[in-house]
Amino acid sequence: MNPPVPHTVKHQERAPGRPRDPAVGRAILDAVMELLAKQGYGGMSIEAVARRAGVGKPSIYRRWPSKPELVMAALKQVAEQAEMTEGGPVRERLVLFMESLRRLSCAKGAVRISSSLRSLLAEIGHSPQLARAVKENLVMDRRRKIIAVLQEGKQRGELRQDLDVDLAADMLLGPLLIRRLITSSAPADGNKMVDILFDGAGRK
Amino acid sequence: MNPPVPHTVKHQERAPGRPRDPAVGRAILDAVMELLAKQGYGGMSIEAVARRAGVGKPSIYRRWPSKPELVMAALKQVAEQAEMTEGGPVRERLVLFMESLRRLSCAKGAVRISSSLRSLLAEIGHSPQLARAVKENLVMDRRRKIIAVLQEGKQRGELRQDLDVDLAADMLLGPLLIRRLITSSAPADGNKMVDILFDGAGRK
Amino acid sequence: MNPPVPHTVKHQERAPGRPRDPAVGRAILDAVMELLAKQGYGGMSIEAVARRAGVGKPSIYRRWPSKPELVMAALKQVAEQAEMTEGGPVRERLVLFMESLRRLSCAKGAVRISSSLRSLLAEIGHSPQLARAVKENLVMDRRRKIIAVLQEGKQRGELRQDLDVDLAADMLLGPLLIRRLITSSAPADGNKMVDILFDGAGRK
Amino acid sequence: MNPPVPHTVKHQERAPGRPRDPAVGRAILDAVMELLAKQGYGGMSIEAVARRAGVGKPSIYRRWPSKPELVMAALKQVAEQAEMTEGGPVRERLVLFMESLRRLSCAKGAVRISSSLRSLLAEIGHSPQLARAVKENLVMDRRRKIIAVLQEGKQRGELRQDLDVDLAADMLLGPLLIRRLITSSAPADGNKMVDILFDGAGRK
DNA sequence: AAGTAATCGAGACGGTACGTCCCGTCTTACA
DNA sequence: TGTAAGACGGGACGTACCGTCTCGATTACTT
Repeated sequence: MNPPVPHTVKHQERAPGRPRDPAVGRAILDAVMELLAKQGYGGMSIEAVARRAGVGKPSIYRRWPSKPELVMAALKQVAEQAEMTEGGPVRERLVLFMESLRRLSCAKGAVRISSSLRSLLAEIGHSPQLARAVKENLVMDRRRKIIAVLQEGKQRGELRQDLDVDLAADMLLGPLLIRRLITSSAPADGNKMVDILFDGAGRK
Repeated sequence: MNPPVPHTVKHQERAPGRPRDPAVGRAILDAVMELLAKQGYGGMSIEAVARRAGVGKPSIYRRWPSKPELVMAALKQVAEQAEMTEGGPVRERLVLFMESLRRLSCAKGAVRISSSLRSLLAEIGHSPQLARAVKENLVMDRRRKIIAVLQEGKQRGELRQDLDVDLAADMLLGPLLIRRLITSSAPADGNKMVDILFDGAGRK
Repeated sequence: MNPPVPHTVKHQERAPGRPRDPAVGRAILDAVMELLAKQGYGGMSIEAVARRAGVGKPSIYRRWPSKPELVMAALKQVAEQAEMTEGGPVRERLVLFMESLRRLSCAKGAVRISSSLRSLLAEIGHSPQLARAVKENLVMDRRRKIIAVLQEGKQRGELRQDLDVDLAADMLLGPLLIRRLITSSAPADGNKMVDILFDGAGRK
Repeated sequence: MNPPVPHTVKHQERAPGRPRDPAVGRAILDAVMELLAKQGYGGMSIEAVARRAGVGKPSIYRRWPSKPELVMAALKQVAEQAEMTEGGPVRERLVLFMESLRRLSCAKGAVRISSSLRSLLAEIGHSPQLARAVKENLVMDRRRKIIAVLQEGKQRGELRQDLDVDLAADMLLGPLLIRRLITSSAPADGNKMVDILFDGAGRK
């Protein structure tokens, strides 16, 4: 899915023939990002990408088998990564993590990216690889990080032993995704979410 | 968006000329559901709908302005409605509600419907009406019901007075939607979610 | 092959739906002739025809199934027809006929038409219909006219009874076609050809 | 146009560097003949030639500048040559010559060759060299031989002094070419043609 | 023996055109 | 007026080749 690892299974050891020009792959992804920002996923045609990148259509298809994969690759370049801090109480680390996710949701190109993500989501039925990639990018990576720290919390006794960490992670990520992808409302406050998760909403 | 209330502003009071054949509208929506189930949203073309419904394309466009609206209308027919029970402790009512949502996620055509929903999601950038409709159908209606019961809980003293009910509602709906639309995993357990929400995950 | 008799076998009795716009067919054929004259057969793309005619590509393919058939149809519009005069001695009538053919070979657009004919010739291996049409247009029609008058000559005793009229016709048409299609030299003199045909080249 | 005299003006006197592998040129021409026979001129792509010959495309373009030239070169290998006999009456020598031409038209690969010739004919507008080569191969060589013997006939008094030998030659070759390239009918009978040419078709 | 230079197969490159599909609009004849 | 049918201009699709270029490797002549 990345230009260095094209969908054709060649270029593994020492490829014969003219090697692919890395500048071409870069130009394509740049063009994708520009057009995505300007016209959105649906309005972005492969032909327009080729035109703007100053590239032939086959040079695109040589690298990525379909429009969704191409867009996925472009979006990976601007992947919104958040890192979990190390050490310290689990509760504080979770707050920091959720807040950094919130900041990413508010960043400059975030609206366009959200739109593209929704479009990619629509295509996951057509390709298991794409489904996996989107899931990973949107949920799984962050989920894993949250789960890891929750497990740690359980071991340290900061959390209930019977806690379903998968579910807890989804309860933190869910509001963020709902608001970003569906309701387009302000991202959820990390502090409040972690409060609810830890202390519960019930009367004390 | 419904056939009885077409997007063309005619037929409102006393329409002159030949009235619309209600069978046509029905045939169209039936065809949409069949094709949606067979080829998914992306693979469903308006031409194919017309063909299968034995109908002219203009008869479709006369009723719905675009493909997403058409699909939206078809999906409304099979809208997945869950009702909040009345009376009794808030906690129990929430569990019942979440569990009935879970059952809907598992129903027969649910996978196809999920696929269509993802596709509709992709189009919400193009039309505010569609955006509103999708939001309403997917989130807002359920959200309102949850919020209402949470407010009731606050008044009755079953919940903390400082609880952000919007956020709490999203923490219940989020996992359901994530798993349905993105990760395609088993829907979240309503009981456990409500437990976490009420009692918190922190050490007691 | 003509626009009124399109390759799709519809429009036979009373076609339902919107009838084809005859202006579209005309615009297409006009564009074909212009482009044929400007860039030749090989340089004429269907896309360019559509562009110049102000027409969509499907409107072309709706009418003619392939480029050769399209060009054939356009050339038929400017078919180079020569009529055999009636009455009078066979010899004189043949001279008149051959001379009128010669004049056609010299006419204004003849060079371009020759070039197109050569290109069509190249395609006759792909389509029996095209082969028939080209043969008819280039040879058979004229051949029939010549043969008819030669037969008449035999009956009247102006020609030898054992004359192979097919062969004689080809000996008259052959030089014309060779010079037009292959050597691009001045067309053969009808008078001289008929002289040789009637009197022979042998010493008297 | 032959591999030994490539279109690139190198290799003329003393070439440095690696000399061209003659086996490559041969493999290319063989592949051309096979593909020509299998798919015809139009269906034969340079890429396919390279593939089948186990050769890189540049190795083809290094030797021949274009597809028509390449095909021309391949066809020259199987050039259909007919020799004029020497001595004896002009009439008999012509008959022999025409009959040997007829036999060539009926030979095994003749149909395929005819198809290729038609395709080459289509390209002569693009290249004067090709035009010359095709004319030479198809008409001029034979024409010269016929004209020479006709001139001899005139000198010896076997033919009329005012005979237009060019025209007479074309009247002999024309039927052959018409039938081969256009009507795909049985080749003309040399005997009969020479009879008509010498004795005329008129009543004796 | 080392250097030089044109060859080789392979395949990427920017392009062009293909023929198909669908879009959303329009124009018919009929009901 | 609504209807089924279908033509319309338009545009993108993914594929096939075009003729050129750029690789690393090979192969011969020239020093």
